[in-house]
Amino acid sequence: MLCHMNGIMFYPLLEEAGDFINSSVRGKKLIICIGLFSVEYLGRSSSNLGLGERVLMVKEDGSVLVHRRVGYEPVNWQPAGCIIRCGVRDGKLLLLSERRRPKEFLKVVFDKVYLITSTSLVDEARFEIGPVENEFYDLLMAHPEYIEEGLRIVSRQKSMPSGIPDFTGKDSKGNYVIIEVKRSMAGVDSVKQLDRYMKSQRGHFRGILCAPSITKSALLILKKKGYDFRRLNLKALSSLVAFKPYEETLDRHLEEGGS
Amino acid sequence: MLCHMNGIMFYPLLEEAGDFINSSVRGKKLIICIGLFSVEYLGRSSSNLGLGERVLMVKEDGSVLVHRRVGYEPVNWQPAGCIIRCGVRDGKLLLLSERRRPKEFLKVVFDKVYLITSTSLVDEARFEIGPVENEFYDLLMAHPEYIEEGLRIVSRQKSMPSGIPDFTGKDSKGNYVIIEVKRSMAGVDSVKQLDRYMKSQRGHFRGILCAPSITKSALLILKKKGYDFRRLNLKALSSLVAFKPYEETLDRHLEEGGS
DNA sequence: GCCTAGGTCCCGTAT
DNA sequence: ATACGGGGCCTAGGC
Repeated sequence: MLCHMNGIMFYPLLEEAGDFINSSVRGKKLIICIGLFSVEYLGRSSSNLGLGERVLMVKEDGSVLVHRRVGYEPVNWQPAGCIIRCGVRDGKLLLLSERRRPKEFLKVVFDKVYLITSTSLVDEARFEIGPVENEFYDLLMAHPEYIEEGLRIVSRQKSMPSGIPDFTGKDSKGNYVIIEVKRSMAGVDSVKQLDRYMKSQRGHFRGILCAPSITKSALLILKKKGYDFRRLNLKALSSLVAFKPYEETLDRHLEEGGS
Repeated sequence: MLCHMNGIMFYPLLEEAGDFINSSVRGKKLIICIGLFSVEYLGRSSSNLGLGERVLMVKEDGSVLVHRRVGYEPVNWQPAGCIIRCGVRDGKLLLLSERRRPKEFLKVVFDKVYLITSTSLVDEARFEIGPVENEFYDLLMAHPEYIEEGLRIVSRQKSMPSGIPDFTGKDSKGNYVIIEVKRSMAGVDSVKQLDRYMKSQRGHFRGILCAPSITKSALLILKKKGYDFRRLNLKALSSLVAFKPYEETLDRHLEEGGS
């Protein structure tokens, strides 16, 4: 019907909506449903929500969200991994979501379905936290204290794997240092990379691996080789990013009165 | 168009979608939009999400949710109280959500809008939640038989970790007992807590850990230390309050194994 | 306004 | 499997 859409129905009969949901669940689609329904929850706690108009979202991984008119948080939910069952009973459309451990149940009872749609979303993008690539190294270049207090950057390698370390520098005691930076958790491979750089150098160098976190095994090898781990505070680093571009975009819109 | 619906559009031009969003925001409607877009966030932290098909929800209180194919949690969001601005810029539809305190920005950049709908949800129902914290202990205080038949409560500790057990009491045989209560599955930490209370007492006391369930390892340690586990029947306990979440419908449905 | 505690927290990693 | 810590946690209540 629509590109990437499985379909959409307006004011379906409850039987139709039930079939639609069941086939969408089987087809691993994301379901969005606006309707008049009540909700019961039973598990670690229990809750009851009377009849009202809300939005129900069911994802392909079995997660369920019930959203009311307002509020960031869903009023009722079920995390991923639940089993969804759906069907008409006593003139109402029932959707039951069961979680195995801990044992929890979410029951949605529809009086009316206004709109229901299911889609297969294509979304391969990686979610990156912290400043983006370029910005990231620029920030560290400008603020080496986020790697280590008293550090001065001497050289920087822009492009990727080339046998040249991300940074070289001089620490507060005058030692030359080779720095390997990771934007996410460092593993054994990160240590190996640093180690390659270190071995390709002559003279005395300190080796620093700088990342938001590090696996136990990687830290073990790192220590054994006599290198240092420096924890990188992504959140603090993010705070260095200027708000300006955002504010400008917003301002421009305001001046021009929206679209 | 639809009952309670402000409208719906399929494959609108970005300009049309922008106008639609702006009028919906002004009209305090809930907006759901399925499209191809990227997301940037900047504030307490920062994040970047490349192009992909997702669901955007904007509520009348200014809360914003971006949901991907899977996962209970929104990949990006903005809590209630944000200012929404929207318009076309450089051939893309931009939606900016600004939070004042803390200063945070969420930027959604649409390449395509597949479906957009806005609705005024009528929902006056009260959300009732089952026994929570205080209420829970109130119930047990009033009905110690749900911990153990013949038990009488002697003392109760309201506030949290203080070296004082949840309850002390006297059992049907006249033994003094120390009772640690958990609302959800008890773990090793629960046993440790009970153990601390027991060791800080002089004289002969029975130790009782009372919870809906207990982990294998915790039960092992508990037994080894000579304490008792008492299964707490949440269902029965809940039936004591005005709101009865464990009513027939859900149970019946479960017994019958769904539709 | 700031701070604290609770949550059906959820979600990851380590054990 | 369970235990533990972090989160842009969010939210409500206290001061």
